[in-house]
Amino acid sequence: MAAGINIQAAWAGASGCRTCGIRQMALFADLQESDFALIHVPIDELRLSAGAPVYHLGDQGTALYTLRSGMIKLVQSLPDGSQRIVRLRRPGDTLGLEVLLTLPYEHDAVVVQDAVLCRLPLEVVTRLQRETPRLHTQLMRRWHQAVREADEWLTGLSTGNARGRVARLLLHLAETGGSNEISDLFTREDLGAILGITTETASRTIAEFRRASLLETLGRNHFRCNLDGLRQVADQL
Amino acid sequence: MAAGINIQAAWAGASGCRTCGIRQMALFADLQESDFALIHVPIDELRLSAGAPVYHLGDQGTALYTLRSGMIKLVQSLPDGSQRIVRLRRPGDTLGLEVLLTLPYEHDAVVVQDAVLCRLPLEVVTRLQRETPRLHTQLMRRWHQAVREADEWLTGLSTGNARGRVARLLLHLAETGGSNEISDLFTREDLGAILGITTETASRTIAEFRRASLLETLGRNHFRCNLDGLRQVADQL
DNA sequence: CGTTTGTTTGAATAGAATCAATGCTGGTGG
DNA sequence: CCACCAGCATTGATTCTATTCAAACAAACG
Repeated sequence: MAAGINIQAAWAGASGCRTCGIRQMALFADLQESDFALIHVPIDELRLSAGAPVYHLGDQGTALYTLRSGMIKLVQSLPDGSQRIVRLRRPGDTLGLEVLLTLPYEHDAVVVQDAVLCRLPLEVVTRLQRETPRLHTQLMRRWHQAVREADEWLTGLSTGNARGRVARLLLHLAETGGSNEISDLFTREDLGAILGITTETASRTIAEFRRASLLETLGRNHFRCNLDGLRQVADQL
Repeated sequence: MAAGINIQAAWAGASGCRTCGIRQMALFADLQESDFALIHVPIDELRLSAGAPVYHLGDQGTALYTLRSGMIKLVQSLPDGSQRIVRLRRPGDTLGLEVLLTLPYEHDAVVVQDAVLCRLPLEVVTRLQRETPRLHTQLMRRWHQAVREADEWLTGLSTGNARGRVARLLLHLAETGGSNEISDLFTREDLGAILGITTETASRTIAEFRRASLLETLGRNHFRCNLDGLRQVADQL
C-alpha cells in the first residue's frame, strides 16, 4: 500500500509539500505551484509512536492533520465508560476536518502504529480555501470518504455475529494491505472496540479461526489469511 | 421540530426558494438575493408517501434533495440479503450529497413518513458552488452532519444490549421531536434494521418497556415516554 | 528476575436469534 | 355490511451465541 511513500528527514515550512511523496493522495493533491505561495506558516511534521494521542475529544483544535505513515484510531467513549473505535485512518487520510467548522475535535485520535503526520494549521487551510477553488473538491472527497467509511463500519463491522465481524475486518485489512498477510494486528482490546464485542470473544474467535485454518500464524502478531475461507464466513452473516 | 414549516401549494422554479419556510435550515440558507438569479432550472417539489423510493443504490443521480417534511430512511443491504438502516433524514436535511462527486447514490432512500422534498438538479448546485462561495460552508456543514450522525448511530444505536439501544433510539426520537411523545414509531422491522436486532427482539423490548412503565400507549403507534426512566436504561449499557 | 500488561481458556450465566404459532387491524371484494 | 385476507405485531419454547467472572499463561520491561 502507498508504494511511493518516501519520508525524508524532518522539515518545516511549505517547501516540502510540493515534493511530498504522498501528496497525490493527500489533501493538497490538486494544488498548483502558485498555490503554495499562499502558505506562509510552517507545516510541521510530527512523529508519534503507538499509544500517543494526536488530539483529544473536546479540544478546540487549530489544525488538521494528514497521515503520512502508520495508523491512527478515532475513539469515542460510551456512556458506561467503555470505548468504541469509530474509524481508522491510514496513510493519505486527513484527520480533524471538523476544525474547519470551528468545532472542537469529536474524537480522541490515538496512534495505533507508529505514525508520521503533517500538521496543517487551520489558517493555512482556510486561506487556501478562500483563495483557490482547487481545495474544495479534495475537501469534499475527504468528507465523503469519512461518511462512506462510517457506513461500512456500521454495516460491515457492527452487524452480524462475532465470527462474521472478525472475518470482515481481517478481509478489510488484508485488502487494504494488498496481500493475504496481516502484520501488526490490533490488540484484542482494540479488536473488541472496533467490532463492538468483548476482548475475550475477540480472542476466542481468532483462536477458532486458527483452528479452522482460516488464519495461519507466521510470527508474533503476524498472520496469513485464507481469504476464500474468510469470505465464506463473512458472507454468512 | 421545525415549527415554522409552511408548505404552500406546489410550485416550480427558483422563485419559491427565496421565501421558503425552511430555507434557514436548508442548504440554501446562506444564499443572497443575487444568488437566486443563478438558478435557471426549475426546482421541483415532490410529494411521496410512505414506502415510496426517492432513489436507489447505484443509480447515477442527477439531483440532490432537501427534505421539507416527513422522514426518509437510508438503507444499505448486507451480504446475506438483509437490510440495515444507516441513517434517517428529517426536515431540513439534504439527501444524495454524493452526486456532487459524480458518484452513484450509495443507499436506497425510502420514505418512512409521507414526505415533501425539493429536487435540486446537480447543475444548479454545481453552478452555485462555482459562482458563489456562500454555499461552501453549508455544504461542509451537511457533510459534517452526515459524519456525526453516522458516528452517533454507531456508538448510540449499534452498541450495547437491545434494551439500551431501543431506549437510546426512543430518547433520540423524543428529543428531536421536542416532546416526550412519539407518534408514528417505526414498524418493528425498521426498528430492527436501525438497531441491528431482529424484529422479534424489537417487539419484545417495546413490550417490556410498556410493562415497566417506560412507555405508555396513547393510541395506535403513539407513545408517551418516561424520559428519566429511559435515560437510566440507556446509560447502563 | 519479578512485575506488569496483554492473551488465552474455562465454566456459568445472560441475552438474543430462531422457529413456530397466534392475534390484531385495516383493506378488499363479494 | 360482513367475511376474509394480507401484513404486521406479539408471544412462547428452544437453541445458539456472547458476556461475565475467574484463573492460568506468556511476553515485554524495567
